[in-house]
Amino acid sequence: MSLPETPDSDPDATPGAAAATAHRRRKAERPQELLDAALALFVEKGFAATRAEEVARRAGVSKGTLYLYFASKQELLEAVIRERLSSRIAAAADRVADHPGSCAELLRDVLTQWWSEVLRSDASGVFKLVIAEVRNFPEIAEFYFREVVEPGQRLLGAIVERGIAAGEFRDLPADSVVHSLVLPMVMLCVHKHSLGVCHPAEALSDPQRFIQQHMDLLLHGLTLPGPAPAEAPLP
Amino acid sequence: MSLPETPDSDPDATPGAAAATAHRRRKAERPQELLDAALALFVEKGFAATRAEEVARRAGVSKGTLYLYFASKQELLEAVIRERLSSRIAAAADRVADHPGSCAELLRDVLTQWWSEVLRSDASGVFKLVIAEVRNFPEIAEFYFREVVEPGQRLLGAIVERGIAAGEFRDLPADSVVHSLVLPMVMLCVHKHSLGVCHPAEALSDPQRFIQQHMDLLLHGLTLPGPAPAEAPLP
Amino acid sequence: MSLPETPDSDPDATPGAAAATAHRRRKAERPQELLDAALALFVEKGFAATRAEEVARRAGVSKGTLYLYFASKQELLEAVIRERLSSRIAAAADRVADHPGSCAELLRDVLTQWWSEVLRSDASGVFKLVIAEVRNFPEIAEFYFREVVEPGQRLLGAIVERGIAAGEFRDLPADSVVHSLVLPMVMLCVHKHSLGVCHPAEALSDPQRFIQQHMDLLLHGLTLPGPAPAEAPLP
Amino acid sequence: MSLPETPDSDPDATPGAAAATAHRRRKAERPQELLDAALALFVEKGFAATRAEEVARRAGVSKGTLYLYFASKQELLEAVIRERLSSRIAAAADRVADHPGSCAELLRDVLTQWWSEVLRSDASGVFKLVIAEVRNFPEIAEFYFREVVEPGQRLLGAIVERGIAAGEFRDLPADSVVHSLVLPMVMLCVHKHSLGVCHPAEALSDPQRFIQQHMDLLLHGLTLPGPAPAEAPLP
DNA sequence: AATGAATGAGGGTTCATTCAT
DNA sequence: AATGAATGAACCCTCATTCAT
Repeated sequence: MSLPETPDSDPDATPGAAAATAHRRRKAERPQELLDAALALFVEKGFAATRAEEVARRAGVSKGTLYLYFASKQELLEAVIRERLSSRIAAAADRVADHPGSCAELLRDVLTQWWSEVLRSDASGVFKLVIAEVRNFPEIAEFYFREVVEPGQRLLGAIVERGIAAGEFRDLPADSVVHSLVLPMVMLCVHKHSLGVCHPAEALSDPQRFIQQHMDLLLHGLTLPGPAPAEAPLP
Repeated sequence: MSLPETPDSDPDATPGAAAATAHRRRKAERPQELLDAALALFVEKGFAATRAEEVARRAGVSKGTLYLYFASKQELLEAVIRERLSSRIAAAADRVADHPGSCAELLRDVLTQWWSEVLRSDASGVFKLVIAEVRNFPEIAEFYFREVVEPGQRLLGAIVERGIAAGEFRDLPADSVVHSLVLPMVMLCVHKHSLGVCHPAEALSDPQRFIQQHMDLLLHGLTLPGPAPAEAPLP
Repeated sequence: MSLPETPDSDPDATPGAAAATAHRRRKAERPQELLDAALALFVEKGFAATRAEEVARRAGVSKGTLYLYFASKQELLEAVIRERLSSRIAAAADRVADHPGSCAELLRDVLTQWWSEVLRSDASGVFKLVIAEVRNFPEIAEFYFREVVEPGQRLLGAIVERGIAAGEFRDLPADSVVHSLVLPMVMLCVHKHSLGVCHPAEALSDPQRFIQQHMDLLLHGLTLPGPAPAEAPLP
Repeated sequence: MSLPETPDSDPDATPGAAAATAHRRRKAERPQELLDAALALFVEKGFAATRAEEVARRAGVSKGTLYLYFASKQELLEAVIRERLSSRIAAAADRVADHPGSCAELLRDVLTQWWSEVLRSDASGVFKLVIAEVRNFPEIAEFYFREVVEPGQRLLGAIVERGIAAGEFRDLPADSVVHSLVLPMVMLCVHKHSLGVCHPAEALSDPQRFIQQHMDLLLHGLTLPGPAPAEAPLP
């Protein structure tokens, strides 16, 4: 439930005091600070329109320092994407493993919680970033597919198929169902970093509410009407 | 329809003036050719990463000519977006006006046909473009909202609400329902121009099938189970 | 006999007058003007220490213009070396072909005249340039060998061997003789563009005189004392 | 006769504090190691194209340490050149002082041995370095002239003039003769560090042989044919 | 109207030098 | 004395835009 987000980095950390190992400690934190800055700017302005010096300045260092940690702007982009997506899929898998309820509940919980977390965190921007930049940097595509799309697809597809096999869900193509479930979530993330910034007054302004409604609608469409209504199991 | 021409300086003008006409027609089509070229390249590489000269070359003219028609690269971007989105919304509204069937059928037909057309056409790329560039060019946001988001929302929301009022649909918040219906369609368009190019072997490789499945799932979730099942009306 | 040197380019050619085809004519001359500027600066300061903008400014154009004609600074270097060495070897070969006198006279004339021309012209700087830069740009080595070293060696070696066969010269290894003849000439060129600039008062300050003395000394060491003294044939 | 190469290893054997001694010895040798590294790299790549950090790394120290011993990269260059040229001229003068034979023999021995040593040692690279960098660092010129060119010229010029006065040599301008003798030797050194690295298969690949042939040719050209053949004195 | 040569500000990257540790 | 993280000026190269033809 707790988001392991990077705490806000302070650009002017302890100038005079506690200077003993400050030198080393800074070095250890620099890459993450640069990645955070880069993510924010790449998501906001796009990769090409972001100047390397801006990234450095936002991370509180000078232009040259950026290049001590990343060989080029492009490598920084790749690192940014890699860093933000790797850990989260595993977290979702864990949640699925030890879940008690029905398939519908499992689906609802996983999607609601996992996506809520992503949406709250900076990682949500990665979707916009990948969408905008894959065609210019095809190496990103392969990584994103291997690390994000396929595991996610597999995880959710398995739940759907289990529900079908158990007679809980209607017999529908699992891959399409997963897309119907997930694509609006991705759009929510994308929206948060594009139109959502410019036009906050809108139906997507309360994403948590939409997630709930979306799950209700989809699970209602997915479950068999008969014996075991997923959202109100008999006592 | 004809553009005001400067007097023909061609000394050996043919009597029928077929060449002159071809020339004049070229001139009239220039802006559209430039817009087409710009759309393709902006969608592919992003606005900042596309060089003005590339656009010109793809349109078959020289760099300087581009600036005869558009004052700057940014104005070209704005024209591109405006041009591709204006007409399509009206077409959808027309279809809704004289539709015979139930609300579910109406919804299915409108969504299936309208989005299929968009997905097939170049206009699908505009979604990726808007997503990637709104934050850099906020004027785009307002236009896009006024011309695309709001009309679309109003149109579909009205159908949903009519269905609810008619007892055909469950009583759900219309705005969320519309989003559940539409956001995956938008993602389909985005996908076509980003990941879909890099990784064609995938579940979204047959978008028409997905659209069908998505509509089935959503309409099943939307309709009341009782008297009038939308997808199989009693004779 | 006449040096086909590039005339001094005027950086501000005819601003108002004769503007008809000035545009095109400039374009045709630009590459040569840039090559001249680049040669002068590369020879003076070395390749790495010369800024591309300096080259452009010396050629009377802006930084960007340089890159309209040469893809990179390195390509400019390669073009500079190629351009200055190709034609001169052929000129020497011509002179050898239709020479009337003895081998000693032939040798003296070829070396004296050819090297005097090179020494007077800007091309002399190429030797310093090649010496300083081959190890950084190995492609230069192959070109220089194929186009300069080997043809020169072959040309002069053939004369020496002819002289030996005719009983005019002592029987010495021709390659070493050629080096004894030629290496001081190369050094003369190098000197002109390195130490010679800093310390003009010196024994090499009159290179023509040195060339004469060098030829006399070497030909005296080369010729057989007996029947036909090359530099003073009997009546 | 003895090569004043990198100085000796250790005069001080100490009881007990071996590590401290090693450390101290390292410290004493640091400047020389840095000079060696700098010479090698400056000769190979040129001054401007050599990074200070490369020099440090090749000497086995860190970037900062270099600046403990040399105030700037340029001062390092000057030290490199100074250090390699000072001692050798004196060695040649010694050899001349106590030489028994004729002037021709003296000339041959001095040139052959001195230049062979230089050519074998790292010092040979200094010629290339001076040639390439004097114009950027004019202070080098004065030093090089005072310490290398003039002493060498004086030394050899004196021998030649002595030979002329003794009736052993023809009456030629001594400065030109010295140049004819010496310039090819300089070129040999230069060649070793420029083209010779790229194209080893060549007539200069056996420099010792060339030196012999060059001396034979030049001394033959220099000596009077008559009473006292220099290279085969009668018993 | 169309061209394309020319410009020069701008951005990615390098590297000599400094300084806190 | 030694390190190596950090800096920022400098340089190569690009590209939106202009303008003479």
